Amino acid sequence: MRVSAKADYAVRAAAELAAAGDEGPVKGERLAEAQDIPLQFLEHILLELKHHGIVRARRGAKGGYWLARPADEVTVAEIVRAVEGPIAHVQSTPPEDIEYRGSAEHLQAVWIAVRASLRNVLEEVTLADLVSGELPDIVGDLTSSKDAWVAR
Amino acid sequence: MRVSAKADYAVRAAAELAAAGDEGPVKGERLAEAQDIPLQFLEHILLELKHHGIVRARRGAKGGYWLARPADEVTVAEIVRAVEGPIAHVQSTPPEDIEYRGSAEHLQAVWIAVRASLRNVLEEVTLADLVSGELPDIVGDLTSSKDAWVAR
DNA sequence: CGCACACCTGACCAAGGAGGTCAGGAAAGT
DNA sequence: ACTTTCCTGACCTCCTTGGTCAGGTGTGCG
Repeated sequence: MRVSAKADYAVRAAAELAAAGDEGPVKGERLAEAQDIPLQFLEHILLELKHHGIVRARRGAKGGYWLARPADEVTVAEIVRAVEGPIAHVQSTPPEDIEYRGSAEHLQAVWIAVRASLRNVLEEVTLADLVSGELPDIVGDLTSSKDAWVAR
Repeated sequence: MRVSAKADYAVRAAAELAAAGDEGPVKGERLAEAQDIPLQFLEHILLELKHHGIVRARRGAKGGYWLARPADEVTVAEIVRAVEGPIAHVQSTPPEDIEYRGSAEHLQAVWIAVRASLRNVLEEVTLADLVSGELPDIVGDLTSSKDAWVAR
């Protein structure tokens, strides 16, 4: 139930690309500096994003990375899945495939609900939302309580 | 963003204890068989739950495990935290402690929302809910859509 | 008392993931 | 040609996951 450095890095780099808009390819080095991410590690991450069709790239002078689609069509969920794999798997298998016995029978519904609630957030937020700061209502609702901002 | 086998096992074993109610201590072996969990691994898990004050135990003949508190006062969130640590940490640090720069500034709110949405599910569901099958409304809402039950 | 029973605890282990680094290859521009 | 920048695979260390093993320790019973 944690977010890896890789996923965090990936979203931050993608946000930086979204902010760059159509000012042409952005170099990996600039992304790395802007978001304070180790360059070589970032290059691996960007490659994965490219393989998943989220990002495009060109080599050589004047080369760099850019978003394959408009920023308002790329969700955070997509990026997380690209680098971390499926969201909210249990024991590395999707919750709908697990058979629970006896008193734990209804646990499946709980894990399904967990996954759905994650999707409700991650699939609603786009890169355009992130850079503009105008986050979807659901994020506003969830973060408005003081309680949401304290550890437990 | 995944649920470990340990957390899954822990909740299942705890549900079994909740179902046993006050019929006296339940042996580890019975829990292991009922939920198909490797016994020695389960014992380590139960020990952790004991250290977190969720479960009590007695040794010897007539020994076994039981819940330290009524089943309707133990949440799934508590159990998950006991065996997996804090929920929804990013890079092993709580989201409220991370400082995001530049275009990623609003990412913090997203991770906070992620954590809050997880809490909304996991802190609402108690062991009593789990064994009775009468899950809180939020779980019903989240699982009612066909969409929630398919992979993506 | 003595003994069986069941939990308690730490050590260990293999495989894989996390979070990188390193070295070189291959396209693109000038 | 030559530089630039991405592309790729190999490698590395440390930690976690998902267990197993061996023995220690408290409990109740005959």
